[in-house]
Amino acid sequence: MKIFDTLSGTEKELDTSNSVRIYLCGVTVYDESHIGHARTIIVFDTLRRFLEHQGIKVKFIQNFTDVDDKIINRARAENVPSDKISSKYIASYFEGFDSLHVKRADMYPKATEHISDMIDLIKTLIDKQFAYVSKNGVYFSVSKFHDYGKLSKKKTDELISGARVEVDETKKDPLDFALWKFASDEPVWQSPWGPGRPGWHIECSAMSLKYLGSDFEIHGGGRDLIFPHHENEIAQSESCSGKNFAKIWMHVGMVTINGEKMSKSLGNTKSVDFVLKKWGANVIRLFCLSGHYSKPIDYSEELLRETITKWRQVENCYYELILSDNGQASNDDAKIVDEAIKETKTEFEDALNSDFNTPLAANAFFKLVKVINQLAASERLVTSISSQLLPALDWMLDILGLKVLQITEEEKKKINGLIERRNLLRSQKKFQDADAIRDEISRMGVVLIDHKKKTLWMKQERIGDEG
RNA sequence: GGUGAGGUGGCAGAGCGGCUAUGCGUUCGCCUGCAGAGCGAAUCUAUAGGGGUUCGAAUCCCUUCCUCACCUCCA
Repeated sequence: MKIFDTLSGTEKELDTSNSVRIYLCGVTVYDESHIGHARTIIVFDTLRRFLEHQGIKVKFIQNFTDVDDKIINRARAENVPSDKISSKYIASYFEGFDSLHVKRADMYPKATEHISDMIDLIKTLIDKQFAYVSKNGVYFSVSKFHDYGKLSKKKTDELISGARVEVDETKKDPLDFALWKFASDEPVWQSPWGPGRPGWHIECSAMSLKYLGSDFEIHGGGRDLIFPHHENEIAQSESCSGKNFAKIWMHVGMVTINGEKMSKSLGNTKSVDFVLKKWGANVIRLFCLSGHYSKPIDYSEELLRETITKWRQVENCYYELILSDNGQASNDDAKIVDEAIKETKTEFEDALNSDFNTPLAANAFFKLVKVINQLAASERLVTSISSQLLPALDWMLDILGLKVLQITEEEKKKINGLIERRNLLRSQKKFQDADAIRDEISRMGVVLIDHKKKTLWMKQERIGDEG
């Protein structure tokens, strides 16, 4: 599998000979997660599912930043300890992302639980003279790391001239960044240099090195993390270990809202909770995977509505398969199906293997959906072929993290009974009574589709306000 | 100002030297008691502008214009 590496600016072959180690920069838990977080995390969740489906071992780590000025500010504003804020939003994170069918990472390390690891790292950096103690804290000396800027393609002299930050006189160089900030107010930890708390970037270095070691396969996050976060992580980690930090840097594009940047000040942020309620997990996942991960994607009602249509096709086709009639397909149909499955699988895999091209993969997926619906429309979808199609469809559904609503045997019995009654009434032209039954079924979230010879039904996800 | 990514049909979105995806939409059919969904057909030859290179470019080079992101916390 090839993945575009931000650092080298080229596609690199992912080494899958051993387990694939992935570190994803997660969220700072000071507020609700939003659609932007969701996109990045869904991309990585899908990547992980794809690798695992090939029998590749994946070690997937995603951190929580639970010490940060924004958390502290929020805690002060609400007059509660800061761990109250972080634990609240961690809980809400899991609630949202479990609902989005995101598989749990192997580990969710928290910054506050790795203070001593960070202190060890800082010690090493001071010993190696990459860092120094100053009045306000311990700083990383950017000029000591000659590769600084290699990820974000920035030149240090340009960074200084273009800097919009006020220069902190206690730093040796304006570009130096904090590894440890002195402070006496909560939350505070002891360190060899004085009480305080860690800087932002050091946690990811400490935790990724601890759990994944040096030179792990993929380090990921949103594009906006390239500078300064990931640039600084590289500086710290490589100065400390003397080894390459990560093999591939994979960055996910931003989500815009109607073409505009999503921001608190514009008031256009879409929380995970909101989009889940409005569109449901499947539509959101499909939407997030409908563009190449590296490019920006625009959230708009129009696009999301379009995605609902696509999801309906999937639901339809799925129920066609599970409710198909007993029978043996013709040789021709068997051949068509056989080839369609092979073709789809190849296309799907090839697309994902080439820089994780999810829009192309989704395309292949929808092609198979189409084939199934075509067979169903001409009443040629019988069990001998649907039993072949269903696993292929399930395979893709699982990689994409999509879940069609399932039915219980009980529901099935009940619905079949109602349909029988309704069809009898229809044959007697008692349409009002028949429609009453249809309404009753519809209240169970089940939609009826009258084919020529039989009535197909499917349990449909109720989505947002579409009525 | 700097850096990076882009500009493809009404919309979304692949392709990244030749065979010009795909989906949504729209129109008309089929099916149906109605409805929904589905199916079929039609529609759309698009590649920001201008120069090159080439037998041939959306695809490579130059140039102009435009968009977005980052350079400050951000997934």
